[in-house]
Amino acid sequence: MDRSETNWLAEHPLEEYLQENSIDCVILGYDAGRLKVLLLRWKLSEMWSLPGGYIHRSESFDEAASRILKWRTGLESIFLKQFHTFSAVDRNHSTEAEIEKMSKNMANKPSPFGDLDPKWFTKRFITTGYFALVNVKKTTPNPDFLSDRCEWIDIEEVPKLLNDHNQILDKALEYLRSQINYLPIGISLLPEKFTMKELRQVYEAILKMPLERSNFQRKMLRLDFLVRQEKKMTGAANKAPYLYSFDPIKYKTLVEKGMGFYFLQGLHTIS
Amino acid sequence: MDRSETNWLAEHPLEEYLQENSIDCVILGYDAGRLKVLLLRWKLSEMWSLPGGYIHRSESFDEAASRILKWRTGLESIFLKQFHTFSAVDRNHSTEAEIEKMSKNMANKPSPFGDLDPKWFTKRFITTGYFALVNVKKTTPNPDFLSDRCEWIDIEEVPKLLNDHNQILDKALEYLRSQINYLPIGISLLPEKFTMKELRQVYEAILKMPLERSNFQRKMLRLDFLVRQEKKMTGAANKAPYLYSFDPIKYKTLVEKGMGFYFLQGLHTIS
DNA sequence: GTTTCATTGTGTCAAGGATACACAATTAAG
DNA sequence: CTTAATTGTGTATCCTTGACACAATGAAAC
Repeated sequence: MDRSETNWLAEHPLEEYLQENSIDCVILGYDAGRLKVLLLRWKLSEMWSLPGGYIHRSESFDEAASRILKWRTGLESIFLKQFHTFSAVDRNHSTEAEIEKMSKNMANKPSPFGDLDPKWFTKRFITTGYFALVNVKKTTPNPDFLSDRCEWIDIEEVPKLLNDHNQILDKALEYLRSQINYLPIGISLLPEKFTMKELRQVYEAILKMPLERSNFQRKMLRLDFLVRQEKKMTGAANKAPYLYSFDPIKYKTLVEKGMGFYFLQGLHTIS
Repeated sequence: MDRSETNWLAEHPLEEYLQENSIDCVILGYDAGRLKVLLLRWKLSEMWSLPGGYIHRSESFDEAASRILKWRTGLESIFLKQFHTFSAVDRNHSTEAEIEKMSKNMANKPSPFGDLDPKWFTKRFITTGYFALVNVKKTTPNPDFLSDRCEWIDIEEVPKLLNDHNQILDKALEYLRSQINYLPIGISLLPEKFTMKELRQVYEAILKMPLERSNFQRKMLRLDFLVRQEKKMTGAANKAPYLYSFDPIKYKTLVEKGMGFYFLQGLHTIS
């Protein structure tokens, strides 16, 4: 199905959606040593935003979040987790100028917008944030009919986003850090085989702090959920690192137990 | 103001509230060695429920939660924290029999209900959970016009509640445990002066696990936010314990830092 | 081929925390 | 005065943390 042409929003009359609630997704990935977030660029407002959408009257938020993510980005079967509900009165308030711009953009490209009222997008919505960790390499993001771009953006280079989406992103990152001992960080973000350095860099990128290399290595190995694979010949002028993979059963068990409450300790450098 | 007579819901027409969202509060207290939760008993459905309410179009959820809590329980200036949004499609579905019962109860006591439609209470609402920790002794819970009782109920003796409120309560407790290192547990739940045993019992009640007495004592003292006061002569035939109070500044600093990530360690007995 | 260089994997040590248990001090009852 | 219960503190053992050392290794430079 060509998402860039299909007006999924108009498949049902707007009355069949909840009128006051929306969902926004913070999809985080990891690529080339950097944390990325999946963003869409709206045709109407010409602004970047988190992928989001509206909730059918017949579905829960969890169901809606999965459906929205699939429609807007093509991603499926992703572990999505609700993290906060945003309710500031003016959180998606737009100026008259912005609404006019949206109307003009709509008028210029009447298909596939049909008779959507731009005011639908600018009245007060309560939005619930969901976030997910995915392997960037396994995704092929595609924009939908409302957006002309859908891309992985470096977390350090995120522009001013639509409405309060920058705040939503910040809150998601804060949540991620607070839950780092309880989330399947590595197994979600990395390819099947990876080096210890890559695993460490994932944690360093999330925590924004350097972790002591040798102690990180020892601690990870002692947690006993990594399986050592063959060496990776990088071509660089130095010793080749081993590749590792997760033992899914042991990893799941450990994540559920919270990694003994002190996964983080023994890793960072005080000085 | 006599909350039991004032129809706060009818102060504004129902149209001035968000039509699809509500707020429910999990207010936890501690008394006589037991964790308690503040519950209301609805006049209409004759069921116990969490104190909750609806949101004005002109206020954020945080503001609404404070207002609702004050109106329904008399509690003011409480640290309220959002923890989850509940959206199951049938979460507040009622049977025809239940709606009929509510209608009858309304008809029997027309004042102060006015012309409220019982269906208002039974259509689909998305509800956002807030929770708070308070000192039971400092509260004088009073029911409001919708409820005939408002009481502290032992957390282990909570009855079947309205709608999905039991699940909301469980989720709040789960959240509390996960955030135990970052929440002002003792200072919120205990009176100004308390014994080390009382402080330990608060943690034991929340975590549902025994903590080693002597190590708990040493650890708390070493964290350096307790001020030793006079002894408390209990009248029991044993050594009298000291009373302690919090040094608010040091305690706040420590809570914000997360108590060094391992507040929990060194306290529990493995065997 | 040998040297050089960067990086990896492992060794180890000092400081301090975690856990368990011992024991003296203290309060009031009998 | 003796007894019983509880509190506050001592301390021994084991383990973790955090820091740093160093040999092993793969490829480039010479």
